[in-house]
Amino acid sequence: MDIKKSFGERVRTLRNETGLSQEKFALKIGMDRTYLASVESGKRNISIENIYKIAQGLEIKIEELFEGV
Amino acid sequence: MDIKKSFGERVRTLRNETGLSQEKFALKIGMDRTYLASVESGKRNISIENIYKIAQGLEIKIEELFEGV
DNA sequence: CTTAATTGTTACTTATAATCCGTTGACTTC
DNA sequence: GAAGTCAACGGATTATAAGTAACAATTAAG
Repeated sequence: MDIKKSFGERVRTLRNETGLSQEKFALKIGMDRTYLASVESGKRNISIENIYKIAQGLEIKIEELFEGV
Repeated sequence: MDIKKSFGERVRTLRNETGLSQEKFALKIGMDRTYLASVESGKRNISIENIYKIAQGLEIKIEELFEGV
């Protein structure tokens, strides 16, 4: 399984649990909505700082963000 | 604490546990020695694919690589 | 001391991450 | 069927990560 795809799916799952749309969540963490969308669809080689941003937005540790990934 | 610094320190700790030098380890995972050095010293905003490479080299899950980070 | 191995740092090019503009289609609600 | 929400996608631009080379500094061993 591809790491980018796997990570994207994990982000999507966790974001959906928050009840926020891509746009709302992206806004919350100061990220572009189209960029977040492409991360979720596994197309982006995201950097550690943006991974961290997402974890913060989800209010979890990076460690947890990678659970099952 | 800065995420890049924190991550770099974690990598260094785990690599030292393997007993490999930066050069040997970098070679093992197909990465440049100086690049790995700068990652360990917290100067690089490393991407998920390179994070994955490092985890593979350490023979652990990314999840574990971020323990305590 | 000398030598060798390991690590640190700077500087640079090129590859691509990240941002920003928009459009489209699916679905829902009024 | 008009209006709104949401997600997938494209193109163009800017910012920056990836990768490499050269050399300095540090540590270890004889």
